[in-house]
Amino acid sequence: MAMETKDKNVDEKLVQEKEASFARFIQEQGLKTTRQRNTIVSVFFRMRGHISVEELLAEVKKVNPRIGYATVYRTLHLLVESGLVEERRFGDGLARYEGHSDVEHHDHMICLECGQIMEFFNPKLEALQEQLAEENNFQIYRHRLELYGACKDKDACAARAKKKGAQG
Amino acid sequence: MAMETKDKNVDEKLVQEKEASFARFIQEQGLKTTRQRNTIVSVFFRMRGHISVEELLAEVKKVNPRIGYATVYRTLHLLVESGLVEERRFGDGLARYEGHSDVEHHDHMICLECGQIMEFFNPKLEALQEQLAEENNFQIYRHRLELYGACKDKDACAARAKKKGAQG
DNA sequence: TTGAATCACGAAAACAGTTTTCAAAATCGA
DNA sequence: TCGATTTTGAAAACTGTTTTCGTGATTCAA
Repeated sequence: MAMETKDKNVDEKLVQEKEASFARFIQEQGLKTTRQRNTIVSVFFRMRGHISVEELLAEVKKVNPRIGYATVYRTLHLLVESGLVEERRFGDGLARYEGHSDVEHHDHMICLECGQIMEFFNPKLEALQEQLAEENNFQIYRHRLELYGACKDKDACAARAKKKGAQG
Repeated sequence: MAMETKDKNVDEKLVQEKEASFARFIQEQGLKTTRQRNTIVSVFFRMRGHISVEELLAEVKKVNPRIGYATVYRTLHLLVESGLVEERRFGDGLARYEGHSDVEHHDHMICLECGQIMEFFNPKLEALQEQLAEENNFQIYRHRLELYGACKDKDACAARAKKKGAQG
C-alpha cells in the first residue's frame, strides 16, 4: 500500500536513472536530444503525483518560459511510448500523467471533496480479477480500478480542499 | 454475470416504466414535457448496450430528423440527473450512456480487438474494495473497474471486429 | 568543422466532443 | 387563449488535444 505523502522528496538517483532511460529511448528511436525535451522530462520526473499537462507546463515555464503546449504534449507522448510514464483519465476531462511508482501497478482512491488521490495495491484483488476474466474466456492486458468517494478524516480533508481552492 | 447478447430484445414493460419514471422526474423538476424529449428518451431506452451520443442521434433522426445534437446532449444530461442512466467513459474520448441494467451495479471487460463490452458483477470483488477503503479511512461513493484485454475466442472476436470495421 | 539532411520547435490553426447562445417556437397554468 | 417561462435547433463558443507550417537545432558524414 503506497500512499502519496506530500513531504516525501523524490529519489534523485531514481530520477536520474529515468532520465538516462529516456535518453536511451530517444536514441534507439533515432530521435534527437533537445534542450526542451530535457527540460520537460527533468521537470516531470521531479514532480510527484498525477500531473496534468497544465500543471507540468506551469513548472516547465519556470525553467524556460518559451516552451509551449505543443512540445509538452509531444514529449509526454514520448514518455508514454517509452514506457516510463502512464496516462490516466479520472473523468474530469483532462489527461493526467504519472511516472511509474516503485510499485509496478496500483489502483486509485479519489476523494471528491479534496481531490486527493491515494494509490493502493492488493494481490487478492488482482487474483480475483484474473479469475473472473478466466471464467469469461477473456484475457486481461491491463485494468483500471478507481474508487471515488471521500476521506473519513474530515478535518484533514477540509484543509486540503481549502488549500486547493486557494491555489487554483 | 450478465452478458450482453445481441439478439435479446428489450423488455417493453420495463422500458415503459422507465419512460414513466422520467416523465415524473421532469414534472418534479418543473420542466416541460416536449415531443423531442419523449422521442429521445423513448429511442434511448429501446437501444441496448453502451450508447454514444452519435449512435443515439442517428437513431433519433430516423424518427425525427430535425432533432439536433444539442437536444440529445441536453436530454442525456437530464437522464443522468434523473438517475435512470449512467455516463461512462472508456478512454476513447467519447461519453457513452447506459440505461441501468437489471443488475444494480456492474463492471466491464472491454475487448480491444473487437470492441465488445461485457458486463460482470462479483460480490467478493465489491466486498474486497470496501475492506480496502476501510483500511485507508476512505468512504466509497462509487467505483469503476474496467478490464481491458481480448476475447480468447479468436474466431468470434475476429468476426465481430470485421463486422464493426465494415459498418464504420 | 562544415554542410546537408533530418528532426524538433513554437505559434497558431485545426480538430473532436461537448456546451452555450440566441431568436423563434412550444408548453402549460391561469 | 394569453402570457410567462422553458425548450428548441443552428450556429458559435469552448476545452483539451493534435496538427500544420515556417524557422531553428541537431546529427552525422565528409
